[in-house]
Amino acid sequence: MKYRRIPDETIQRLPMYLRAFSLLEGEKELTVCSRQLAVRLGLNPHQIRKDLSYFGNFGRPGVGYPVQTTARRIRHILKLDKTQKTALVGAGRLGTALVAYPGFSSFNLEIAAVFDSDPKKIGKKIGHLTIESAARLAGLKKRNIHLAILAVPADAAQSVTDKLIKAGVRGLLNFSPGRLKVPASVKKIDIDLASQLSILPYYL
Amino acid sequence: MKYRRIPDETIQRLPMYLRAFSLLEGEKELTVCSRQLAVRLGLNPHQIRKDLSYFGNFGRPGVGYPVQTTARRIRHILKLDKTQKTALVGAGRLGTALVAYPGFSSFNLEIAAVFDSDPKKIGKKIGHLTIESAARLAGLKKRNIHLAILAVPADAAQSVTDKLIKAGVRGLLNFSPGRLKVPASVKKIDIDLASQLSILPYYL
DNA sequence: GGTCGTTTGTGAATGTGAGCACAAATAAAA
DNA sequence: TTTTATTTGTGCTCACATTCACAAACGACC
Repeated sequence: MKYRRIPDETIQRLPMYLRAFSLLEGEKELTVCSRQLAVRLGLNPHQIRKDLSYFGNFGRPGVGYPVQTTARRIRHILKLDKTQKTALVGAGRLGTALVAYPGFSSFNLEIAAVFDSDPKKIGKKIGHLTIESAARLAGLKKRNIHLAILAVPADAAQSVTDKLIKAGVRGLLNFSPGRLKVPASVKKIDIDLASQLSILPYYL
Repeated sequence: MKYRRIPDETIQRLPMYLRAFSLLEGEKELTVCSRQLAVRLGLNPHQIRKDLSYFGNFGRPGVGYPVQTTARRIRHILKLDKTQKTALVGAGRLGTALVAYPGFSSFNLEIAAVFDSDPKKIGKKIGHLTIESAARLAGLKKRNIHLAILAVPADAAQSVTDKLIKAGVRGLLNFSPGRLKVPASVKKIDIDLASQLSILPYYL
């Protein structure tokens, strides 16, 4: 395989593939072919093959993809073969829900710290985590935390983001609406709940 | 303007445009040109003009876009000129957070009913809403609710979806992971929180 | 060992959205 | 009224993702 630029769209599909392969691992399947996988995921088999081929030769012609090996390789590509610690900023209702969200652990994702600026919340517990002061954000690098989830009100979003980036955070999952300025070296993913919901009526 | 197919990407940007125009309305601005707007939103001015032009001639050359009129027209396109009622299914932590989410109201979106299958939760209150039994989903059509947010565990997602569609729901915001089968007449938007977060480590 | 059916990997074709350049339209100034 | 400075709307081009088609690889069976 020669080098080709890997489309962002491919990266975005990898978690879906990983989930499917993990499931098949649990079902003790040894191999799976792109056609079966395509049916499971509601995709085109060609797309699956092309996506996986970006990362080298995963499968064997006439057989398919080895379930365990492929799962491991995708985990490695996404750097999910070791637990990834994440900081959560904003201990409001959404933040609290995210701490308890059961879906992260199967991807080896862990919310390892919670911050808030409200003095009344600091020291209180969410699950097994203690809410820390926003002043302590600067210590993230030492704690080996490079990812953060932003669940603060819109007006605080930019200033918190600046602090996070100064603290060495390089990946950001942003729930606040509006534009957030980050340097090109930081990967930012936006989830604007209100915008998403407001698209639906259009199709009515 | 002759007919052109409107890209989904354009529709997805409309809420962003609407938010900006609403803000400008509040600032008592009378007009805004695509260049200013582009700076605000971090986009290309060409893109904004092209997006808006799909829906007819919004602006005036040499002047720009009339703030109030354009805001109104985008609201009308997205059918947000009247309040859109939404049903929430799943009164867990995520569901509870969504009921309290302050971002919906500015788009005229309202969570008007909450459902759960857990008998212990039924009858309890979330905000000013009373949690209803899932058996009452069938009554959604009579209540003029055509949109739903799905915040239930993965294993319940498909069966709840089927009930919702039978009850006349035609737009779905789905927070459960994995594949959800819906007929082509139903618009579905997926928000897979774990998948989104698991993309970030790749870029580290 | 040869043949046949299956499945992968990939170059090529197709489809689609983003970016661009420019003509047409407008307002303000001369 | 004419000129100048803006700004929109849009055909065109480019870039990129998806889809296709086919050669090469593989296992199974004879």
